[in-house]
Amino acid sequence: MRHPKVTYSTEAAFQALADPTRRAVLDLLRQGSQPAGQIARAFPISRPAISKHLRLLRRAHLVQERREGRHRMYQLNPEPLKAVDSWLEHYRVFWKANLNNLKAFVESEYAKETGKSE
Amino acid sequence: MRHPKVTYSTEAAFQALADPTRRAVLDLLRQGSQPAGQIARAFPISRPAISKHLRLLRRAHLVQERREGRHRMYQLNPEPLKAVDSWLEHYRVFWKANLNNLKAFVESEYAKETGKSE
DNA sequence: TATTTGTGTAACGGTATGGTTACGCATTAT
DNA sequence: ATAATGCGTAACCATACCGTTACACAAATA
Repeated sequence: MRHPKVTYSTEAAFQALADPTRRAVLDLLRQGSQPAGQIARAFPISRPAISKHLRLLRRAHLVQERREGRHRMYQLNPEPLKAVDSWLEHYRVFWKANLNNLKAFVESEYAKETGKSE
Repeated sequence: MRHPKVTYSTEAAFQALADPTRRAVLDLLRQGSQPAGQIARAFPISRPAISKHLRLLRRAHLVQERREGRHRMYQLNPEPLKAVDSWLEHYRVFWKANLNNLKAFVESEYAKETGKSE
Protein backbone atom coordinates (compact mmCIF):
# COMPACT_ATOMS: atom_id res chain seq x y z
CA MET A 1 0.00 0.00 0.00
CA ARG A 2 1.22 3.41 -0.79
CA HIS A 3 -0.49 5.13 2.10
CA PRO A 4 -0.74 2.58 4.86
CA LYS A 5 -2.82 3.71 7.78
CA VAL A 6 -0.53 3.64 10.75
CA THR A 7 -1.92 3.75 14.24
CA TYR A 8 0.44 4.77 16.99
CA SER A 9 0.10 3.95 20.62
CA THR A 10 -1.87 6.64 22.37
CA GLU A 11 -0.18 5.40 25.47
CA ALA A 12 3.32 6.29 24.30
CA ALA A 13 2.20 9.70 23.11
CA PHE A 14 0.54 10.70 26.37
CA GLN A 15 3.51 9.39 28.24
CA ALA A 16 5.96 11.33 26.10
CA LEU A 17 4.00 14.54 26.56
CA ALA A 18 4.16 14.24 30.33
CA ASP A 19 7.57 15.86 30.48
CA PRO A 20 7.83 19.64 29.94
CA THR A 21 11.24 19.38 28.30
CA ARG A 22 9.88 16.98 25.71
CA ARG A 23 6.94 19.23 24.99
CA ALA A 24 9.39 22.10 24.58
CA VAL A 25 11.44 20.02 22.14
CA LEU A 26 8.33 19.45 20.07
CA ASP A 27 7.50 23.14 20.25
CA LEU A 28 11.00 23.86 19.01
CA LEU A 29 10.68 21.45 16.11
CA ARG A 30 7.54 23.19 14.93
CA GLN A 31 9.88 25.81 13.56
CA GLY A 32 11.61 23.19 11.47
CA SER A 33 13.91 20.22 11.65
CA GLN A 34 17.06 20.53 13.69
CA PRO A 35 20.09 18.41 14.48
CA ALA A 36 20.26 16.88 17.94
CA GLY A 37 23.08 19.12 19.13
CA GLN A 38 21.28 22.29 18.25
CA ILE A 39 18.22 21.09 20.08
CA ALA A 40 20.35 20.31 23.10
CA ARG A 41 21.90 23.77 23.07
CA ALA A 42 18.46 25.25 23.46
CA PHE A 43 18.12 23.71 26.90
CA PRO A 44 19.95 24.15 30.18
CA ILE A 45 20.43 20.43 30.69
CA SER A 46 23.15 18.17 29.38
CA ARG A 47 23.27 16.85 25.82
CA PRO A 48 22.87 13.22 26.87
CA ALA A 49 19.75 14.17 28.79
CA ILE A 50 18.27 15.61 25.62
CA SER A 51 19.43 12.55 23.74
CA LYS A 52 17.36 10.43 26.05
CA HIS A 53 14.34 12.64 25.66
CA LEU A 54 14.74 12.32 21.93
CA ARG A 55 14.79 8.57 22.29
CA LEU A 56 11.45 8.68 24.09
CA LEU A 57 10.02 11.00 21.47
CA ARG A 58 11.24 8.61 18.79
CA ARG A 59 9.66 5.70 20.61
CA ALA A 60 6.37 7.59 20.60
CA HIS A 61 6.87 8.39 16.89
CA LEU A 62 6.51 12.07 17.70
CA VAL A 63 9.78 12.76 15.94
CA GLN A 64 11.58 11.20 13.04
CA GLU A 65 15.34 10.99 12.83
CA ARG A 66 17.44 10.91 9.71
CA ARG A 67 21.19 10.95 9.41
CA GLU A 68 22.74 13.69 7.40
CA GLY A 69 26.50 13.57 7.41
CA ARG A 70 27.51 13.50 11.00
CA HIS A 71 24.33 15.17 12.05
CA ARG A 72 21.09 13.59 13.14
CA MET A 73 18.24 15.68 11.94
CA TYR A 74 15.07 15.53 13.96
CA GLN A 75 11.76 16.27 12.40
CA LEU A 76 8.40 16.72 14.05
CA ASN A 77 5.82 14.06 13.34
CA PRO A 78 2.47 15.35 14.58
CA GLU A 79 0.63 12.18 13.60
CA PRO A 80 0.41 10.60 17.08
CA LEU A 81 -1.00 13.82 18.47
CA LYS A 82 -4.17 13.07 16.58
CA ALA A 83 -4.86 10.30 19.05
CA VAL A 84 -4.41 12.72 21.92
CA ASP A 85 -6.67 15.15 20.17
CA SER A 86 -9.41 12.63 19.64
CA TRP A 87 -9.26 11.58 23.27
CA LEU A 88 -9.74 15.23 24.17
CA GLU A 89 -12.62 15.49 21.76
CA HIS A 90 -14.91 13.74 24.23
CA TYR A 91 -14.27 16.50 26.72
CA ARG A 92 -14.85 19.51 24.58
CA VAL A 93 -18.58 19.05 24.96
CA PHE A 94 -18.10 19.59 28.69
CA TRP A 95 -16.44 22.93 28.22
CA LYS A 96 -19.42 24.01 26.19
CA ALA A 97 -21.71 22.61 28.86
CA ASN A 98 -19.87 24.61 31.48
CA LEU A 99 -20.18 27.71 29.40
CA ASN A 100 -23.90 27.06 29.11
CA ASN A 101 -24.14 26.63 32.85
CA LEU A 102 -22.32 29.87 33.36
CA LYS A 103 -24.61 31.58 30.92
CA ALA A 104 -27.67 30.19 32.70
CA PHE A 105 -26.27 31.32 36.03
CA VAL A 106 -25.55 34.81 34.86
CA GLU A 107 -28.98 35.06 33.33
CA SER A 108 -30.70 33.86 36.47
CA GLU A 109 -28.73 36.37 38.52
CA TYR A 110 -29.78 39.03 36.11
CA ALA A 111 -33.38 37.92 36.45
CA LYS A 112 -33.13 38.25 40.23
CA GLU A 113 -31.74 41.74 40.00
CA THR A 114 -34.39 42.94 37.63
CA GLY A 115 -37.09 41.20 39.62
CA LYS A 116 -38.21 39.09 36.74
CA SER A 117 -39.43 35.68 37.81
CA GLU A 118 -38.10 33.97 34.77
CA MET B 1 -15.06 38.24 42.12
CA ARG B 2 -17.86 35.91 41.39
CA HIS B 3 -16.20 34.21 38.47
CA PRO B 4 -12.46 34.42 39.08
CA LYS B 5 -10.39 33.24 36.18
CA VAL B 6 -8.41 30.31 37.48
CA THR B 7 -5.42 29.05 35.61
CA TYR B 8 -4.32 25.53 36.39
CA SER B 9 -0.90 24.14 35.88
CA THR B 10 -0.62 22.64 32.42
CA GLU B 11 2.21 20.66 33.86
CA ALA B 12 0.06 18.81 36.39
CA ALA B 13 -2.60 18.09 33.78
CA PHE B 14 -0.22 16.56 31.25
CA GLN B 15 1.41 14.60 33.99
CA ALA B 16 -1.91 13.29 35.27
CA LEU B 17 -2.95 12.21 31.79
CA ALA B 18 0.20 10.15 31.35
CA ASP B 19 -1.33 7.18 33.13
CA PRO B 20 -3.93 5.09 31.31
CA THR B 21 -5.80 4.27 34.50
CA ARG B 22 -6.23 7.95 35.29
CA ARG B 23 -7.46 8.66 31.79
CA ALA B 24 -9.92 5.81 32.21
CA VAL B 25 -11.11 7.28 35.51
CA LEU B 26 -11.80 10.56 33.74
CA ASP B 27 -13.59 8.71 30.98
CA LEU B 28 -15.70 7.03 33.62
CA LEU B 29 -16.58 10.30 35.29
CA ARG B 30 -17.85 11.69 32.03
CA GLN B 31 -20.93 9.60 32.72
CA GLY B 32 -21.46 11.39 35.99
CA SER B 33 -20.08 11.79 39.48
CA GLN B 34 -19.28 8.67 41.44
CA PRO B 35 -18.05 7.80 44.90
CA ALA B 36 -14.47 6.62 45.20
CA GLY B 37 -15.40 3.03 45.98
CA GLN B 38 -17.54 2.65 42.92
CA ILE B 39 -14.77 4.03 40.76
CA ALA B 40 -12.35 1.56 42.30
CA ARG B 41 -14.68 -1.35 41.61
CA ALA B 42 -14.48 -0.52 37.92
CA PHE B 43 -10.79 -1.39 37.84
CA PRO B 44 -8.80 -4.55 38.44
CA ILE B 45 -6.37 -2.88 40.80
CA SER B 46 -6.67 -2.31 44.52
CA ARG B 47 -8.76 0.43 46.05
CA PRO B 48 -5.79 2.25 47.58
CA ALA B 49 -4.18 2.33 44.16
CA ILE B 50 -7.24 4.11 42.79
CA SER B 51 -7.26 6.35 45.83
CA LYS B 52 -3.78 7.50 44.91
CA HIS B 53 -4.72 8.06 41.30
CA LEU B 54 -7.61 10.18 42.54
CA ARG B 55 -5.19 12.18 44.64
CA LEU B 56 -3.12 12.96 41.56
CA LEU B 57 -6.23 13.88 39.61
CA ARG B 58 -7.27 16.16 42.46
CA ARG B 59 -3.85 17.74 42.47
CA ALA B 60 -4.25 18.46 38.77
CA HIS B 61 -7.76 19.81 39.46
CA LEU B 62 -9.13 17.36 36.93
CA VAL B 63 -11.60 16.11 39.50
CA GLN B 64 -13.37 17.71 42.40
CA GLU B 65 -14.18 15.84 45.57
CA ARG B 66 -17.04 16.50 47.92
CA ARG B 67 -18.07 14.57 50.98
CA GLU B 68 -21.53 13.18 51.07
CA GLY B 69 -22.18 11.18 54.20
CA ARG B 70 -19.49 8.59 54.32
CA HIS B 71 -18.98 8.77 50.61
CA ARG B 72 -16.56 10.90 48.68
CA MET B 73 -18.13 11.92 45.45
CA TYR B 74 -15.80 12.62 42.59
CA GLN B 75 -16.80 14.92 39.83
CA LEU B 76 -15.06 15.59 36.55
CA ASN B 77 -13.57 19.04 36.11
CA PRO B 78 -12.65 19.42 32.46
CA GLU B 79 -11.25 22.92 32.97
CA PRO B 80 -7.52 22.01 32.99
CA LEU B 81 -7.97 20.08 29.77
CA LYS B 82 -8.41 23.40 28.03
CA ALA B 83 -4.73 24.05 28.58
CA VAL B 84 -3.89 20.71 27.02
CA ASP B 85 -6.19 21.50 24.17
CA SER B 86 -4.64 24.87 23.50
CA TRP B 87 -1.15 23.35 23.54
CA LEU B 88 -2.39 20.92 20.94
CA GLU B 89 -3.89 23.73 18.94
CA HIS B 90 -0.46 24.69 17.62
CA TYR B 91 -0.14 21.26 16.06
CA ARG B 92 -3.45 21.01 14.32
CA VAL B 93 -2.12 23.19 11.55
CA PHE B 94 0.45 20.47 10.86
CA TRP B 95 -2.20 17.82 10.37
CA LYS B 96 -3.89 20.04 7.88
CA ALA B 97 -0.54 20.63 6.22
CA ASN B 98 -0.01 16.90 6.02
CA LEU B 99 -3.45 16.39 4.60
CA ASN B 100 -2.76 19.07 2.03
CA ASN B 101 0.48 17.37 1.10
CA LEU B 102 -1.34 14.09 0.72
CA LYS B 103 -4.00 15.75 -1.37
CA ALA B 104 -1.37 17.39 -3.57
CA PHE B 105 0.41 14.07 -3.91
CA VAL B 106 -2.71 12.18 -4.87
CA GLU B 107 -3.64 14.85 -7.35
CA SER B 108 -0.23 14.85 -8.97
CA GLU B 109 -0.35 11.06 -9.23
CA TYR B 110 -3.74 11.37 -10.83
CA ALA B 111 -2.37 13.96 -13.21
CA LYS B 112 0.39 11.56 -14.25
CA GLU B 113 -2.04 8.74 -14.88
CA THR B 114 -4.36 10.84 -16.95
CA GLY B 115 -1.48 12.48 -18.74
CA LYS B 116 -2.59 15.93 -17.75
CA SER B 117 0.28 18.31 -17.11
CA GLU B 118 -1.54 20.06 -14.34
C1' DT C 1 -22.46 0.65 72.06
C1' DA C 2 -20.55 -2.57 68.75
C1' DT C 3 -20.05 -3.46 63.99
C1' DT C 4 -19.92 -2.70 59.29
C1' DT C 5 -18.96 0.30 55.43
C1' DG C 6 -16.37 3.80 52.77
C1' DT C 7 -12.23 5.90 52.21
C1' DG C 8 -7.68 7.98 52.88
C1' DT C 9 -2.79 7.19 54.38
C1' DA C 10 1.55 4.84 55.84
C1' DA C 11 5.03 1.73 54.83
C1' DC C 12 7.19 -0.94 51.67
C1' DG C 13 9.09 -2.86 47.14
C1' DG C 14 10.10 -2.99 42.23
C1' DT C 15 10.68 -0.30 38.24
C1' DA C 16 10.79 3.90 35.48
C1' DT C 17 12.41 8.87 35.10
C1' DG C 18 15.48 12.36 34.57
C1' DG C 19 19.73 14.01 35.39
C1' DT C 20 25.03 13.55 35.47
C1' DT C 21 29.86 12.10 33.82
C1' DA C 22 32.69 8.92 31.10
C1' DC C 23 33.16 6.64 26.96
C1' DG C 24 32.81 4.90 22.06
C1' DC C 25 32.27 5.58 17.31
C1' DA C 26 31.32 7.82 12.86
C1' DT C 27 32.16 11.75 10.07
C1' DT C 28 34.50 15.92 8.81
C1' DA C 29 38.49 18.94 9.01
C1' DT C 30 43.72 19.68 9.41
C1' DA D 1 47.13 10.03 9.92
C1' DT D 2 45.47 12.91 13.59
C1' DA D 3 42.42 15.89 15.66
C1' DA D 4 37.94 17.79 16.29
C1' DT D 5 32.95 17.49 16.04
C1' DG D 6 28.36 15.42 16.66
C1' DC D 7 25.82 12.22 18.91
C1' DG D 8 24.31 7.95 21.11
C1' DT D 9 24.93 4.75 25.12
C1' DA D 10 26.60 2.86 29.58
C1' DA D 11 26.89 3.32 34.37
C1' DC D 12 25.37 5.52 38.15
C1' DC D 13 22.37 8.19 41.45
C1' DA D 14 18.27 10.36 43.47
C1' DT D 15 13.60 10.63 43.20
C1' DA D 16 8.97 9.63 41.47
C1' DC D 17 5.54 6.18 40.16
C1' DC D 18 2.48 2.41 40.71
C1' DG D 19 1.22 -1.36 42.93
C1' DT D 20 0.52 -4.03 47.37
C1' DT D 21 -1.00 -4.95 52.42
C1' DA D 22 -1.94 -3.09 56.99
C1' DC D 23 -4.01 0.41 59.48
C1' DA D 24 -6.88 4.53 61.09
C1' DC D 25 -11.01 6.88 61.35
C1' DA D 26 -15.59 8.88 60.43
C1' DA D 27 -20.34 7.75 59.24
C1' DA D 28 -24.16 4.58 58.99
C1' DT D 29 -26.34 0.42 60.90
C1' DA D 30 -27.62 -3.21 64.11
